[in-house]
Formats: sequence, C-alpha cells, structure tokens
Amino acid sequence: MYQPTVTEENYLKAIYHLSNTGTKSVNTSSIATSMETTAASVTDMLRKLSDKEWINYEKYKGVKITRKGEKVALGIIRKHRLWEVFLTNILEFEWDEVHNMAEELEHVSSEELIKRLDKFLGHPKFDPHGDPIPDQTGKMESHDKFNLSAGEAGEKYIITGVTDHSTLFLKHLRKYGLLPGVTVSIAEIMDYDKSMLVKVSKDKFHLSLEVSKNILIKKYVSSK
Amino acid sequence: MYQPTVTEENYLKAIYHLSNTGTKSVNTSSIATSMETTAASVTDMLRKLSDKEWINYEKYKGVKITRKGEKVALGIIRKHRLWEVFLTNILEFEWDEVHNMAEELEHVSSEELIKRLDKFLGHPKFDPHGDPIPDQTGKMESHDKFNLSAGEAGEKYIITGVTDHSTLFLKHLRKYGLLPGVTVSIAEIMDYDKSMLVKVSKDKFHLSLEVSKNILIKKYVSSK
DNA sequence: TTATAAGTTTAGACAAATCTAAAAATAGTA
DNA sequence: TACTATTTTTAGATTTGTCTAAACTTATAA
Ligand SMILES: [Mn+2]
Ligand SMILES: [Mn+2]
Ligand SMILES: [Mn+2]
Ligand SMILES: [Mn+2]
Repeated sequence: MYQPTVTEENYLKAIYHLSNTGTKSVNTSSIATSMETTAASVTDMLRKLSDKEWINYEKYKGVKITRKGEKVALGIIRKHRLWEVFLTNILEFEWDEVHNMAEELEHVSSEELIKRLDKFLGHPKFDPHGDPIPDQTGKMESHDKFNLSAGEAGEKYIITGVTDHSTLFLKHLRKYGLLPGVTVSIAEIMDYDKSMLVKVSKDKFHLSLEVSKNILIKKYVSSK
Repeated sequence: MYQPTVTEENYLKAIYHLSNTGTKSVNTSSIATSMETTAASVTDMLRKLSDKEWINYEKYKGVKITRKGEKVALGIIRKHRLWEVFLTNILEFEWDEVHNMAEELEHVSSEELIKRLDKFLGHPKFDPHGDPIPDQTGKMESHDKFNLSAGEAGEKYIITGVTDHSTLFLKHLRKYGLLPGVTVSIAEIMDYDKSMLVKVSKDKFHLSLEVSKNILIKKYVSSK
C-alpha cells in the first residue's frame, strides 16, 4: 500500500523486536530508548505508523504491531541478516563488525537484489550471531534455545546465538572462540558466584555468570 | 571535514559529471535538469555546497567543483561502479538492470566495506558499462576512446563503453551482443544515412548512426 | 483515597530539502 | 543601444523528522 521511509522502517523494526517478535504490546518510552530519541518524537511517529495501518495505537495505551507492520519489519530483518552473512562469509568481516553496515544495507529497496543475494549465499537459515533469517514470506526457524547459565555441569552443548549483541560482548566471545556452532562442555559450576569452568576444543577457561547468561545454547547431539 | 548528506552526494556527483570530470563550469539549469528538480532548489543547494567548500559558487556565474568536492564525487562514483561490478559479475544481473540499485548502494558509507568489496572483485578497473573505476585516491584509467560512428570500413575495433547509459539503449545492445570487450568489424558504411554493416563474431547486421554514435571503441590490437 | 511520581501527549519551534510565483540579472537580437 | 527572452535568484510555503517545555493521564503508595 504505502512505501515506508527509512525512518518508518527503523521504527517498525524496533517495535517488532521490543514486542518479542510481534506478541506483546509496547510502550512509548521503551521505543524512545531503543531509537535513541525522545518520547515526544515517538508519539509523533506512532500517529503516522497508525495512519498507515502498520500498528494499532491508542493514546496512553501503547502499541501493537499489525500483520502489515510485521511484514514490513520481517522484510527489513531478512535483509539485515542476509547482508550480515554476506559481510562475514564473503567479505570476511568479524561478527562484531557487521551490524552497523547492515543497518545501512537493510534499507536498499530492491527485492530482486535480496532474492539473488540469498541464492548466492546458499539460502542461509541463520545470521553470524545465530539469529534466524526470515524467508520471503516471513517464516523462520526457531529451535528451542536456552541460556548457557542454565546448563548443567558435565553436559555438552552447542552455541546457537547470543542475547547481548553489543560489539564489546561479541569481541569478548571471539577472543575465546565462542561462536555459533562451537561445542562447549561445562566442567564445573561454582556455587559461590555461578561462574563456570568450560571446555572448548582443547582450551579450558572460566566464564562469569554475566557472560554465560548472554550465550544461547542447545543440547549437543552427535548426528545432524 | 563535513559529512555530506545523501542529497549533497548526489548533487556533487551530478556537478562532477556535468563539468566533464571537473574541468568546465556548470550552470544552474543543467543541474536542475540532471537532478530532476527546479532551478530554485538547485540555487538553495549551491549555497550549502559552497558553504562547505565543495564548490566555488558566485551568484549568476555558475559553479566549479573544488578539489574537496571532486574527492567526494569520485568516492561516490567509485562505490557506484564497484557495486555495479558486484551486481553483474557476482549476482548475475544484466548490465541494463544494475544502475538503480547502485544509486542506492553508493551511499552506504563504510570505507572498509568498499575496500573489501574491491578486493573481493579482484580490483576491477572498469564497470559493466566500460566506465573506469577510480581507486581510493581518485585516480582512474582513461584509454583513448572514440565513437564507433567515427570508425572506418574494413577496420576492426573493440567496444570499450557507451555514451548513452539508458536502460533502453543497453537492452538494445545486449540483444546484439554488443558489450564492452567484444570485437566489431565494420564491413560497409552507407553513404546515404551513415548506417553501417558490422560483423560481431559470426553475426552480420546493420547499425543506425543513432546507435553507432553512442558506442565507444578503441582500435583492435591482437595482443593485450 | 489522595498526593506524588512516572509516563505520555501536545504546543510550538527548527533544520533539511523541496516547491511555486515573483523579482532580478544576464544574454540575445533588432 | 534598447528591448525581449532566458536564466537565475529570492520570498514564502510545505513536508518530514526532530527537539524542549508544558500539560495531561495513569500508576504507586502513603
Ligand atoms: Mn545486526
Ligand atoms: Mn545479527
Ligand atoms: Mn550506473
Ligand atoms: Mn556504470
């Protein structure tokens, strides 16, 4: 119907993420924080997004994204994550370097371009941070992830992603080789501070709860 | 010094192209035509570009791009042409399909991205239309091109580019296989309308003056 | 249940980029 | 040279996205 502006695309993406992939309703101030702007600006924009039927908005009641809005948001997220795959896999950037470039590339509008990029990359299902890539219809894989901090001593896990996407955290994990796909065994969990001793290939080292809380894992299974 | 906006980048690129790669001075109305806007809007923008020292501007006297402005323009042109190479060589788009996508991609700001893209593509010297790609310092190759319409009967030439970049023209040439790098022999030039009979690999066909005027060539030499 | 705090919206303003209409400058030509 | 025609600039508005400060609504807790 309407062609969203870059700003509108960014608002819709933020609302979608804040609403826990479209489910919860979101309040003005959390959008303001995430967009690094003022509540007044957000209110202005919410009225516009509502006029275009991308969100349901009632004064003082918060917003819920509509199907239409969700479609826009998922399109942007698809582009963002595909470009991140391109930047890491093809141009050999590190996983902590790609986000800001993808923030620009995600607004390049051609659908045909993203279709061919997807094909060229081999139709990847996940981005470098382990986040699922929606297909053209908005569907994406969602394997049951949980936090490494909830893992048990003696068990073996595979890293599937992170909950903290900051450069600082990603760089920190890279130093330890803690990337999606890597196998981690928990050797010991300290009672005192819930820090853990883990084994990654041949290395053994300590992870604080602060770190383990932000790593997503799944159970290790030999096949697949 | 200043960070140009996307609009400022587009104005500088247009001024650079209109000034015949920085040499001639350019008037307001030609910029307006090329930017598909009004002379009034151009005047407004010229004042801004002048304030930022990207052009020398005096009321009613036309503009000349400065060294600084030329550097900005060449940076954008470099990005545009590298993305066009990416789109044709890697994503397998046709040469008549890539321009509009490159118009968006050229404004993605990361210098490191373009550096790595350049490397990934093998440091190409020309884009799909035969236009030279500036290096990081703004230097580019410029082989002595002339129009096919100035070629002689019985001579053999190599296509190096086009002067008309419209989709319609590029599509037309693609139908005949007339792309940069292709060898063309002029069999006969008609006195009446200056149309020419040409041989391209095994095919022989007629080209109107309208077409031959817009094809750039260089003399054929067996080596190199 | 009422006061206060927290969150949200409105009012009014601003910068960037654009437009139309009118005024001013320059160019072309008799 | 003097009169038009063309080009360019100015004046005044508009749209988008933003801001601060003030007003208003809702939540919290004494
Ligand atoms: Mn990202
Ligand atoms: Mn990511
Ligand atoms: Mn182009
Ligand atoms: Mn080109």
